[in-house]
Amino acid sequence: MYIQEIIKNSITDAFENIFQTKPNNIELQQTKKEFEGDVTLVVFSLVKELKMNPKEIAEKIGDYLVQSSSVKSYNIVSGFLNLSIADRHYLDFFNSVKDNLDYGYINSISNDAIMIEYSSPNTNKPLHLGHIRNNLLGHSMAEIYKALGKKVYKTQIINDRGIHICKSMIAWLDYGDDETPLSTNIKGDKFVGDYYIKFDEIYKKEVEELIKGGAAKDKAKQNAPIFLRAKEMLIKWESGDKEVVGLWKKMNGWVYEGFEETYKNLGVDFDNYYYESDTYLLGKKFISSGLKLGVFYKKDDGSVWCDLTEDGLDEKIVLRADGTAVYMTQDIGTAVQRVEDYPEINSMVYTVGNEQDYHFKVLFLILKKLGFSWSKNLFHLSYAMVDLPTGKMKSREGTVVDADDLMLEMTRTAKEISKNLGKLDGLSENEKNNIYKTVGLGALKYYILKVDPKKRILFNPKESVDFQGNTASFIQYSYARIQSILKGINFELSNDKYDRKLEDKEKDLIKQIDLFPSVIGGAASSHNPALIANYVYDLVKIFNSFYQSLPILKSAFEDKKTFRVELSKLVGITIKNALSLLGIGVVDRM
RNA sequence: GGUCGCGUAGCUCAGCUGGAUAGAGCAUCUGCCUUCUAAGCAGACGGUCAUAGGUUCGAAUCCUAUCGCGAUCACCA
Repeated sequence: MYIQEIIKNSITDAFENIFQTKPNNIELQQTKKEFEGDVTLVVFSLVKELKMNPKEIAEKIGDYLVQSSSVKSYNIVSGFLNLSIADRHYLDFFNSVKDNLDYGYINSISNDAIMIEYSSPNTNKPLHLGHIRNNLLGHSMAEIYKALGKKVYKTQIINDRGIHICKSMIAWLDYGDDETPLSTNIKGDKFVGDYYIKFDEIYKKEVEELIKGGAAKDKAKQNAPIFLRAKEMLIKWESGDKEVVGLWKKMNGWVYEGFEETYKNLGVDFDNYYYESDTYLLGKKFISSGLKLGVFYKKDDGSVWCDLTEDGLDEKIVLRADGTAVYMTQDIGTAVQRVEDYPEINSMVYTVGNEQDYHFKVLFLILKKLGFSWSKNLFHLSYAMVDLPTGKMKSREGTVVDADDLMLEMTRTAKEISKNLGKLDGLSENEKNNIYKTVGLGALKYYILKVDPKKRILFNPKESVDFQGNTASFIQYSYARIQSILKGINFELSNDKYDRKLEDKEKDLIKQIDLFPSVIGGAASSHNPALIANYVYDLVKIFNSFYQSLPILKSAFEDKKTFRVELSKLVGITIKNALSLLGIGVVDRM
C-alpha cells in the first residue's frame, strides 16, 4: 500500500498541474503480467470529466510523471497507463520494514474497543465441526482487529439453562450410578452429552409405548413420563430448588471442563463469559422504556410487540403475555449489559450461524430504535453451515463430526505424512508432536477459514483435509524453509540500507509484501478472514517461484545475495504474522 | 408462498469499491532432486462466470426477471 500510495499522490499532483482540477477518483491496479510496468492507471474513468480521449490524457500524465523521480517509464495500452516505478520506492519500503517483526500490525492502541462473541454453545453436547467454523471465524476476527490496534474483548454467551440440560440431569440421576467424568475417564462434555443421548433413547421408547397404548403421537410426545420429569425439574430450577441447582452446577461444571480442553486444543480463548442463567431475565426493563418511546406497543393479551413493517420486516414479539422474556428480550438486555460492563466498547460482532440472520437484523434495528449510539456498529458475522456429503450433520443419526475427534485425526494424519517424508529425524518426541499438532490443526483451520463465511462448506471426512496446494501446510513449509536458510547463514545481517537494481521476481515479492496491511484492513471491514488466507497463499506462491529460480545461499557474502536473504526473512515475518491472524502457528522445521 | 444468502474449470475455491486474454489447487498428462527442505518448481489440458434481459466506453462484479440449492418465516433458543 505504501508504494501505491506514493504513486497515487504523484498522479494527483500531476493531474492538478496539468488539468488544474482535482481528479474525482484515481483508479490504480497492479499491472497485469503480460504488460510492462508495475502500476496501472485506468484512464477511462477520467475521460468524461476531462472531455479528452484516453490516449491524450494518458500521454500527458505519463510525460509529467516521467519527469519526477518515482516513475522510470510508461506505456499506454488502450486506455491503460502502465507505469514502471523506480526501484528506489521498493527499496525505501523494504528498508523501512525489513527488521520489523510486527510488520503489518498497528501497534498504537485506540481508545474504543470491540467485543466479539463467538462459540456460544449449549451445555448438553460436545462441540462439533460447526462450532469449529464458528470458533475459528470469531477468534480470527479478534486477532485481525487486534492487529489494527483495537482493544478486543472476546466473549461468548453460554446456553446453560433450559430443558436440554435438565434432560441430561434426569438421565444421569436415573442411570448415572454416581459416575463422574473422573471416575469413567470420559471428557466432561462428552460425559454429559452421553446422558443427553440416553435421555432421548428412553424418551423415544416411552413415546412408542404410549402410542401402542393408543395415545396420539402429539400427546405421547408431551406426556412421556421422563419428559414430564424434565419439565418439572426445569420449574424447580427456576424456583431455585437447592438440590436441582446443585446438580445443575455440578453437571455444567463438567461440561465447562470439557469445553476448555477443546478450546485449548483449538487455540481459542475468551476474555469473559456470559451465561444465560444470568442474562435470561435481562432486558425487561427496556420493554417499558421502549413502550414509552413508542418503539413497542402492547396487545390486548398483555404481550408486547415491535412493529417493524415500515422497515420491511414483520412484527416481532419482545415480551410474552405472561410477562416472561423471549430470546429477543434477552439479547437486548445482554447487549446493553455488555456496554455497561465495558464502557469503552463502541462496536460488537456476533459470530452466529446464518439461520439467525433475521433475528439479528431485528435485534439491531430494535436497539437502534431504542436509541443506543453504539447500535450502528453492530455486526452479525453470519456463516453458512458445514455440510457433509451425506447431508446435514445430525446428532441423532450419529453423523456429527466431533471437534475433538477431528482435531486428533488431523494431527494423526500430519504425523503419518511427516513420518513418510522423514524430515524430522533427530528431533525429540516432544518436538515432533508439537510439529504434528501445529501442522495438522493448521491444515484444518486453513481449510475452513479460506472460504468465504457466507458460503457453505462441504466437508468430506473421508478425504479429510488437504496437505497440498492451497493449504496451511504449503505455507508453513515455505516458512520452515526460510528458517533453515536463516539458520544456515554464519554472518551478521548488515544494518545497511539497500540500494540496488531489482530483478522482477524481487520486485514482485516486495509488491506483495507491501499489500499486507491493506489486506488486514480489508479483512476487518468485510469481516472475512479468507482474504488473509488467500493473500498469504499468493505471497508464498510468489516466494517459492523466487526461491527456486534465484538460489540464495550460494555466495551469500555478496551484497546481492544478502539482500535476498533479508528479503526471505521479511517474507517469513509476513507469513508468520498473517498466519497468526488466522490462529495458525508456524514451525521451524517440517 | 414472503424474505435473506449462494450458483465461476470434472472437483475444492480466489476474483477488493465495474477495467485489459476470468485465476489457483486437486485430478489427468510432460519435464525438474550429486548443491540451500520435491509437503516444492516449470509447463500442458480444462470456462456459455446458472439462464435471459438491462445500465455503459467496458459487467463474473451493478439492476430486473427466471431456474437451481440453502436458510428463515414460533409467545424455541
